[in-house]
Amino acid sequence: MSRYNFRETEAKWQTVWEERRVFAAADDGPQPKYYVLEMFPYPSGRIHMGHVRNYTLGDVVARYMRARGFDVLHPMGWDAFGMPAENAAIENKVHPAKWTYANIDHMRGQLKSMGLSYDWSREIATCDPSYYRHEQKMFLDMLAAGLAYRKESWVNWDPVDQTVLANEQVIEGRGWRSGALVERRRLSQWFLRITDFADDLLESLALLERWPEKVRTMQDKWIGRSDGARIFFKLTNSPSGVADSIEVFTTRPDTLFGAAFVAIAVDHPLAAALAQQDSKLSRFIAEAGHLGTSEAAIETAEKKGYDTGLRAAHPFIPGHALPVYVANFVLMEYGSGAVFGCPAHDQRDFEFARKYGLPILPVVKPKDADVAAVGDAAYEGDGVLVNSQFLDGLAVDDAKAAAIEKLEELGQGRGETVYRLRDWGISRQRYWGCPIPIIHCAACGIVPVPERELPVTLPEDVSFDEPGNPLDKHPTWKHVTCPTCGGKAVRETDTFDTFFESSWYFARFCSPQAPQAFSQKAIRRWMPVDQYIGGVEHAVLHLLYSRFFTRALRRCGYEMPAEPFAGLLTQGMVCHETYRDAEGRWLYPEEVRRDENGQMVKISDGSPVTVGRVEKMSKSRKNVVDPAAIIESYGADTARLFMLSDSPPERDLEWSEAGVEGVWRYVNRLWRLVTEAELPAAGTAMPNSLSQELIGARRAIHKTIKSVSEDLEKFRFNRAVAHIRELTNLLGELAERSPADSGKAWVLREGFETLIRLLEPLAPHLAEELWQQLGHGKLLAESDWPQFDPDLVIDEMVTVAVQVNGKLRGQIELPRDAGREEAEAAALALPAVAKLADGKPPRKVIVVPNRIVNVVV
RNA sequence: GCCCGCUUGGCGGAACUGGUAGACGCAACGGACUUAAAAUCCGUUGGCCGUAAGGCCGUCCCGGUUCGAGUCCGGGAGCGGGCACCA
Repeated sequence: MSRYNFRETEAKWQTVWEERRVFAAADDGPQPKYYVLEMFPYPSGRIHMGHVRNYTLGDVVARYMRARGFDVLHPMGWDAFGMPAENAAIENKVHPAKWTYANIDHMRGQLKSMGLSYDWSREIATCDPSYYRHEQKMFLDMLAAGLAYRKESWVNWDPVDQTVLANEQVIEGRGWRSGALVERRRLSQWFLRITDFADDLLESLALLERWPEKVRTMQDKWIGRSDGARIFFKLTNSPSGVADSIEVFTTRPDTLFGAAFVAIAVDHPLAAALAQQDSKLSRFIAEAGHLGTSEAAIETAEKKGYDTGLRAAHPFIPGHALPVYVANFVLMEYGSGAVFGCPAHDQRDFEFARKYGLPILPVVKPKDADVAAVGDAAYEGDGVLVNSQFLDGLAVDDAKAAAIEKLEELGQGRGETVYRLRDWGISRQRYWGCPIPIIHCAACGIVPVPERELPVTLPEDVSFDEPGNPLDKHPTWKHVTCPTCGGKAVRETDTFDTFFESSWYFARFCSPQAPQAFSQKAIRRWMPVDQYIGGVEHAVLHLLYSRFFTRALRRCGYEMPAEPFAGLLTQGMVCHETYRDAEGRWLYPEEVRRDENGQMVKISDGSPVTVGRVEKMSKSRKNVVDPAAIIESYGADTARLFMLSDSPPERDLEWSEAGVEGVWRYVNRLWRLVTEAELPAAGTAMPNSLSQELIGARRAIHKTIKSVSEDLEKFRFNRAVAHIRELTNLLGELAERSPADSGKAWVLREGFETLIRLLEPLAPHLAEELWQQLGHGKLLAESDWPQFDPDLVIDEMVTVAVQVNGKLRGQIELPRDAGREEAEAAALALPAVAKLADGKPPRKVIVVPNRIVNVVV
């Protein structure tokens, strides 16, 4: 019995595809374009199962669309700047560039062993000066356009990676990469004005119809738009040298008549000014500052305020003034760093008022209540305004508008919208990143590096012996002359956040060798990405930054579409069981086995092993399976098919050795079926008459074309695999069981050819090999997708279910589209139906053509 | 706390816009081939009752709409994810 030799076959076809440049994207091709892209990898050293899943999904789409007649762009590259290279430099005394390029070489080989249909001629590495020089130019353009700026501010400092992090990179108070608790530091940093596009980024989410709802919601929440009002409260008794008013942001201007106090953040400038003359206040501020930023600390922190003694005049009630507190729950970073409190209609203000004995005046009456009353909680819902002079009787929304109108009329405030989103801090105190092309001159200030001097490249002779930024400590690199005045000056030693590189790489792929960042023609040809595929973890990182970048670049005059990614598929994680030994140490899957009694034991000494939850594969838990080992022992096609067959792409996938074995058995079964079948020569005409069985088989073949096409169209790859296997089962049975004749042989050829053609996007090497075995000269990868015969996907006879009172009681065979009377008569004739009807005529008969007859008795 | 999603056999999952629940696969069990094993092939496999024909129950729970509900509506539980002193 012959076995499929994947080792030879896969290598063979990979070479053929490469030599014939089958997957080169046609810049000037005649067909409509289709750009499919997977999130490019960080070159950490070797690919993991997450990569295998991601790139398999993308490859299926790319191969399918190519077969469907599109000119496909399917590129691959390397997100090559980043911390691990520096860590490797520190640990192994190897230069980050050398380490990175060695990893790229190794991983490229691994990707090629998967048979992915990339146009490798477009490969890019972001750490290459020929790549990053363009983003230095972009940065200078953004600077000129006012989209990049420098400011001193509180930043998130990662003490382990010794660098600053953007807000998006802080997950639950910890660095997204290091996991270290983030500290606050005040530093001068470069920012990109992403907030300038907040509204557009938010509103355009509605247009991204082919994005998962989940990701859109996450971005929506992250941008966090709030509509409300800015209100100026005049201070009636502010000491000299201190501001005489406070600006407050609120989403509830309607509740202004219920205001009981004004509160400012502990780091509000006014609080700092007051603290100069008030030692108790400065102590209060110091204590509040100690409060951690961690979730738990915030959760348990008591709402505390300090009455400054200042009084703020109510904008609508002459002579009425509110106490001004410094409060630990007011955030300087949000709104204006100051709020007014309306205890009756905000739970936090309610608690604060109770604690400090402040009045609680209800101003919103719930619709179904007789009077507005103070209960034991704030009422935050809709209703009608009361106790509010000119607002009385208005609904909340109308009252908001009326209050804003009045504020504007009085010059006491104005309508305003604020966002949670903050500008993107892009400075990183690291070596292995793109240098920020700026020179600091004592005389001229901040001076952009002149364009003719780009790229600013990294020095190679750097030392990682001490902590901190090697660029800053380099003896000569940063010392330059000022391009403006010629005096002594220093380079910016910070580098860009590595999300900078990944914010435009998809556009570079369109013309990777262009002397400028992108050729206009190439952008028009290929952008936007039609289908983007990657992990959901980038929902508010990379995916938001990239959307911002296309907008910023457009404003700077670059050719760029409105949105970078028209379609998005977020794939689930690859998971595996976890194992621990008796001491609680994690074990690799290959260190354990199931013994004769079905118990999991350690292979080395037979000691018992605890099987833990199925979790995302991670090095720390050792529940990882190395794709290289799988490809080595089963081949790429088996790994690919398994990845596709068990779960829908957006759901998590549990890696199972048994499942892989099952796919491997399938691969061999198909191999044998096709290679052992006796088939007529390719192109033989269909015999004049076929038996009913063979016509049935042909129907199944053409139905499979239809359903697999639909499945691939909708990314239901697991169903596509199921349909392919179903047809395999049918053809296998036909081959073995029915008598041999020329008709059968012909149908088998049609069946196998179809099967192989449908399988190609999923398992390309096996399909290509079998295609050749069937006598085809033309490559399958260059062949068209099959068409189904419309007559064959419609059955002549249909099975109709017969129900009595909605319960299934039998089935009848009817000609397709049989009339109501015929269906009804056939159903009533069933003994089971007659029995239940008990001789009486049915009260009602519902006939759903070709589906069901329901007899109601 | 707020928002979103999910819940179907032992397991992963099918079921088009309300119309025969459990496709396809994994695991398990039985059998064939074999000296034996591997490989391969055939069969069984939601639960309960029954020798059988067949019947009853069954898509997280409770209720509703409907001739008919895994699918729609109301309420609840569990799990997962996002955000979180956001004014």
